[in-house]
Amino acid sequence: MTRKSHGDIGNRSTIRDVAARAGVSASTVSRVLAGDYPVSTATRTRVMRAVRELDYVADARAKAIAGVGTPTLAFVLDDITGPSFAHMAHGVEREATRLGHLCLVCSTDGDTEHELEFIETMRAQRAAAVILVGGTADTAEYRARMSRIADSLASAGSRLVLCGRPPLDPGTPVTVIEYDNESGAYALCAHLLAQGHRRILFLGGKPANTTAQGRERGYLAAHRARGEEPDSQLRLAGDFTRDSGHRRIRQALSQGLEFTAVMAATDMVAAGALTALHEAGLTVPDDVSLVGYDDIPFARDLHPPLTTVHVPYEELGRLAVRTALGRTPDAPNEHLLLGTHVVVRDSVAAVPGQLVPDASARVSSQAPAGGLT
Amino acid sequence: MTRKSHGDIGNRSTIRDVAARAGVSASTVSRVLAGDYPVSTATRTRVMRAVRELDYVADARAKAIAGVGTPTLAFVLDDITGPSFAHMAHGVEREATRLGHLCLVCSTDGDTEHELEFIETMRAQRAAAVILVGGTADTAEYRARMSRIADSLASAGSRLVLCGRPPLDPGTPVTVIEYDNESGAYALCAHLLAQGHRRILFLGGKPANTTAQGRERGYLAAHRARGEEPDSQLRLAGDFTRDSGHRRIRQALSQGLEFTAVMAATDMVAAGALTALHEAGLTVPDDVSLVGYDDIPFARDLHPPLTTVHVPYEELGRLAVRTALGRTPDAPNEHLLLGTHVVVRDSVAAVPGQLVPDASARVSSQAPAGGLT
DNA sequence: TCCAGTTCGGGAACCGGTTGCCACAAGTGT
DNA sequence: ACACTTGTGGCAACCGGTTCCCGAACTGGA
Repeated sequence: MTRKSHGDIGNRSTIRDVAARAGVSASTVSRVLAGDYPVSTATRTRVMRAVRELDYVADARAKAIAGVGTPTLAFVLDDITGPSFAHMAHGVEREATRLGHLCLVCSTDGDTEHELEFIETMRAQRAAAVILVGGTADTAEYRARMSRIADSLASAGSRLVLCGRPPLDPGTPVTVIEYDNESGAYALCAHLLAQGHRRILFLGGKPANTTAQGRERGYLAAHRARGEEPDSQLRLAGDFTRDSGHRRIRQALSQGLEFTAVMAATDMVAAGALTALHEAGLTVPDDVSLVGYDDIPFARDLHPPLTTVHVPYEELGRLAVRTALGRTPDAPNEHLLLGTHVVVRDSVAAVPGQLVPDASARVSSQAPAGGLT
Repeated sequence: MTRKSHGDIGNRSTIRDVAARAGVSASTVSRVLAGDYPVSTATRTRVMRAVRELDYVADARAKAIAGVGTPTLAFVLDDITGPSFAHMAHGVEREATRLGHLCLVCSTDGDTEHELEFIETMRAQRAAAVILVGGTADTAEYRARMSRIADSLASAGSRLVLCGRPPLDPGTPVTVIEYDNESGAYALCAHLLAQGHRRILFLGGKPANTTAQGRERGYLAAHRARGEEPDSQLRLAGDFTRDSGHRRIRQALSQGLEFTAVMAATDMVAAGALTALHEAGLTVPDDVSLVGYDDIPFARDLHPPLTTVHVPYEELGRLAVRTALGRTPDAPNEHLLLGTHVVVRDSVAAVPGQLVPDASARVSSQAPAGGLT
């Protein structure tokens, strides 16, 4: 069965096919398509017709190898399913295409091996920049590995961008864009403390995860700023998923752990926690207060609407590609720190039966002393 | 200026650089790296050392052009920010890398022009398959355009996959994977009707969007199966966002529109609607019942947990790449239809002050007569 | 010692484009 | 009629790899 009068199936046409059909040389076809070189109208017409008839599109890889391709940019995240990073992916993607770049997205599911592999692939693809987002275990091995990657990317004319990850040793060719986990958590926890809460359950992330660590540091610092030390039993590690939040609250409740407020490291975690609280017959915020982190769109649809910390993820994504792509080769390494702010909704109340010490507590995102640079 | 001194920034090394450093020819380096050809141990060692010292990685584009590259696969969606498609992206991504493919993700923000442009780019990249997901306006022009794309993709040995989009004319080389919008909506709406609801507000999508249309058809069919015709004022068009759901409910309420249940075309819309209902002092499900569609993870954290239709998005994504990549060139066109099912939670109650006609109403995902093929 | 068989490695063509350089034709001024 | 532009398009080198083909060196057996 003939599929189509011209062109066997699976046989893409090359520039030489077009040239032959138009009765010119490949150079001429290339020049017509590029549009920069003087070509007579008659020739141009013939070439264009051949292009149309063959449905020809120049091979992007071949162009790239010849040095005239569309530059590419890679974006690596843990899990594209999480709303916050999805927003960031969106920002990255939009800005990349605005700047005429192709954008490759890869989610690693938290698998370091996979991450490494993908970065190597991107280096092979000669990506203009590789953007890594999300916390990781900040081990010595991690730093060594990242430094190596940064170096080899740089020596290939590319650029490593770390988003929401700890910076590497100064001098390493890397762009770092952080959002302030510690200050946000500090402000949020201070808000809780100002409402009289003293036993605040902290639903953290994986112990080694830097994002989780930053938020936990804020939680701790806010307590210590008031001269208090939180019960270490109140800090529960886990995943950044709703199920994890749900599970941890159920366990805490069944173990008889006492707390008047819950501070979840993530809105997703908070969502699961909220449901577990409800299921236990507790009402928020009357019985227990609850706060999250990230300010995903959904946060305001929880019942009650969730008090949380707003992180400008989409802007973060845009910024990442802008600074990575817009830099001059010998510019100093950028290190940006984006501010966050608490958005107060209805999931926090004063602890029952206790006077609120400071009813007009200021809510801000000031870093505690010794904050990040 | 000399071309390179192996340490200059921005000068990636080529296979010839490695060859020179190892004192062999480029062919040998290629063979060592490929690992398929017999090479003496001494030579291999020297080559590997040179590779390491130069931190060399073969250019993937050059390999691709020579016919030994990593195949690529493209995934195009409306908005990566929406939870359901994000899950699908996840499925696509996982399956693609499992099958050794690179995966390009692009979100078009609903811009047809952008979509077209991206598909063309993918054709230039010689992507093995292009997966389009999400509803669109099903116009004659759309079909013509898609058919053309399908043809030119096919003639280049690639494959167009439509996910959750209407099929094209038979004979067009395209793989279609649909999930059953109509049946799901039918079952969901039947569930509502069985609870005695007669005025069900339908929060749809953009009028031309096929996903929205499918769900609306289910809504209509369920009514008609009981010999009823829903008030057309109860069908409100809009976006698939929480804000749109919120806005529409607020307006409906302020206009004094009467309804005992809300059927949102999307869980996101339902979330916004729920909040608007709450804000108006209405409680769900006592005052008004509410259902969504998609079963995003968040749905069970709404208050009350949302009754909705489960769509296996991640599975859908995996399936899409599996069938697209696993097909033999001359196989007939696949057209899969994935089933959905209602998941009953607590957001639906019998209409107040009315006897429930059929308390043991079966909840299933049977298609209405004349359903999809 | 000579020859066949292996093992190993280089030269060159090729993948599908781009582009510098040059040749040829037509047009122009004197 | 001649030299000089100017417009046009082809040849060939190049981008960075892979691989076919062939020859050199080394091996072992007779």
